[in-house]
Amino acid sequence: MYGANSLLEGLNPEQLRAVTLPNQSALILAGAGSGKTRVLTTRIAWLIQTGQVLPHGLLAVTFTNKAAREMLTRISALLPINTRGMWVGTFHGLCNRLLRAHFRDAGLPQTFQILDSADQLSLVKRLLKAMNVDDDKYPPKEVQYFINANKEAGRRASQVEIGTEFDGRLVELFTAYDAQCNREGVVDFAELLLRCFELLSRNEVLRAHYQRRFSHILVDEFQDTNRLQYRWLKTLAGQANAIFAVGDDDQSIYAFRGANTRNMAEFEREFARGQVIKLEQNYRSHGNILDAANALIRHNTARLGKNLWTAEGKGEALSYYEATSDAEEARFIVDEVRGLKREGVALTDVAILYRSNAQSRALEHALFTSGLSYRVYGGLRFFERQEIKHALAYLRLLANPEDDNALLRVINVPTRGIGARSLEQLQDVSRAQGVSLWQAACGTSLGGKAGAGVATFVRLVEQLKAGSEHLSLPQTVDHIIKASGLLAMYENDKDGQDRIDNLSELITAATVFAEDPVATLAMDEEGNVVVQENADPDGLVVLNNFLAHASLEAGEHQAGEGQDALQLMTVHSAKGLEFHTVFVTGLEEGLFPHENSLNDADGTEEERRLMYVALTRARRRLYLTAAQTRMLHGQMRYNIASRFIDEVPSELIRRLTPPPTFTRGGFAPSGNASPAPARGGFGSGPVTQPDPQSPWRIGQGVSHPKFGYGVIVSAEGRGDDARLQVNFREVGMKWLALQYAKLTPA
DNA sequence: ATTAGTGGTGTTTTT
DNA sequence: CACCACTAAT
Repeated sequence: MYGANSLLEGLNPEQLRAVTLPNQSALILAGAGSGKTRVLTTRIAWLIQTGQVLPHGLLAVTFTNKAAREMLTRISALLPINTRGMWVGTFHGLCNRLLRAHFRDAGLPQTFQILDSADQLSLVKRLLKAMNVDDDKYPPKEVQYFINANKEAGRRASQVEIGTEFDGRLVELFTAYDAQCNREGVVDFAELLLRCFELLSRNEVLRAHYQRRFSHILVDEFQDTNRLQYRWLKTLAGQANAIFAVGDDDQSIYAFRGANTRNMAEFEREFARGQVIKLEQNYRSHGNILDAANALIRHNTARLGKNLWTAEGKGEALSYYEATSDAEEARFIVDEVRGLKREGVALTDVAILYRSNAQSRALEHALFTSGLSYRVYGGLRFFERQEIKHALAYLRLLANPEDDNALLRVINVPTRGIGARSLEQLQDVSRAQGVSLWQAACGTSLGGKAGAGVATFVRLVEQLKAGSEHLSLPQTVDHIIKASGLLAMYENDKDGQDRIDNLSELITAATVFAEDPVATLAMDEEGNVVVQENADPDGLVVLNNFLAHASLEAGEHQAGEGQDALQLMTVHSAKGLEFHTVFVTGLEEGLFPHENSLNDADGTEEERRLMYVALTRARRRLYLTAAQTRMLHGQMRYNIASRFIDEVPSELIRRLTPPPTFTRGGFAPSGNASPAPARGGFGSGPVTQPDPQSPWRIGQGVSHPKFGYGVIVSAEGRGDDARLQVNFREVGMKWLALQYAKLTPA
């Protein structure tokens, strides 16, 4: 067939085999830069073009919204078809869609709202307080983690095995949490998946319907699926449908949120039955970069095994620069970027990667001073800013006034005389009568000033609701921003201009969203997408979709999209992207690999995979940088170079660093804008006095008979009580009692 | 009721 | 350092 041939042109034999696989499940092990997305999109186009399936019968799942958009764009480029019938989205996005279509069967109100992590945490905190739980013993974050981990494993509170009394209490909290969510009509991220999974497993009619519909299921980044997502896919596939799963176990970097690489092995056994295709030819990077990545990842034991190769030449060597401080590291990068710019490399094609968001500060500072334009991804996302969350909370109340979280967020913003005292009264009423805070606020007449404030608020929300009837979505947003008093509040604030700008940006976002036809589409009871004529007279459906969009896609939309700017982001958010030049920064023990992950082998292997992802982002030029000292938690930390540097064969690396000068011996390094005073002894806190006699200084290299080489990072106590914190190359951070440890200066 | 100020505490990565 | 929770002062 002529069309199909042109579609398949230029594929290598393995890619071709994967694309044209018969209708059966298969696992595609696709290395970094091996044309994974191309295979996925071409497969979809081929299936459609050869008449094996209509767009309607396709379901494609990704992990990020960006990946989903990319996939749709590329499919449209391959085939001149309407992609609307296809379901392409993230697990969370698709589950949201299913639950909105079948909210009754799922036991949810039509206007259910989605809690993001921060919302969830505040709900947990509220619950702990209400239930009189000691939050020292049960830190809110841990309770949150407990709930999510269980949901992601597919377990309801009633299904959690209780080992200890401690667990028992956690389960009680879990139960109470879910009850509260149900009362409020809100779902968290994990609930989105679990609820949807339960809906499909329990409702035979629905399940049969979707199984009949989606004859072809494709999954991107399969290594990132958790247990629940695996079971969700399995349920949707049923006995007859094929799952085409693409993944790379070496790029699994989300174990911390439940991703489970064992899913790949299990999938191979249960579905693919040996139908595994490896894509090992890399089209992205020059040889030296690939050799470095391959050598690094070979240090991991838990691998399915794969080795990338390229037909391209070796290219440049990698560069390694060990700066004396984080500021100096940033300065080096600025210089190099200037050079690259002169060579004609576009700034958008240059990425600066780091392990944690906090590291961007020092880099931003240097870049800002240098005048180079840059763009930071991640960090504080648009929909997570407080002014945006305030505005969204008012909108949520229009859709669903039972949403206690939303009510609490804005009941006194701007201030209207409702303090802790009145809130307590309100919460007492709500608890006693088993009603939402909103109902409590409407129903009761609290005495005195408190009552007046609450009544004002209730009237305000009712006015907002009445006032936005028959308004379009952007008009509604505009209206509530003004009528709620938010705008006036920020106008009175002398540094409120940025927030006002963001609020008007929110109106723009609503305008854009409302223009997108998908927003105004809905589904009939069978899950078929239908165009709505007058089905949404009060705009509630669009509003709900917009609010869901805000939770699920916290902030891809950021200013400065089109400009030629340097790209700053964490390694995690760089996955799937590629650049001409990549700087991998902060390569220090304790930072990358991160100290919290050094306790177990699994954690270290995940860090190494993360490093592998970082290295394989580069096409032509790759810089590795580290800093001997770094400001962290407001104090200076002294680090040794990351083990990952040593895991790259030294013949691939060109070392640019001049020999260290006077960085050892307790002096702050040169080139630092705010040099710390020389430190004579242990530590720097007021508790510990420097001891000029002592041979031990912060930053001093030491060796230990058992732990090997390390660097003194901090210290406390004096004399016999003195304890040193040492960052060891092999075993990480340790506290040692100076009196007993056999340390020698190195 | 609200604000300003204090002290203690903790910090990876994200849909 | 930055964020919180709590206290003292307005």
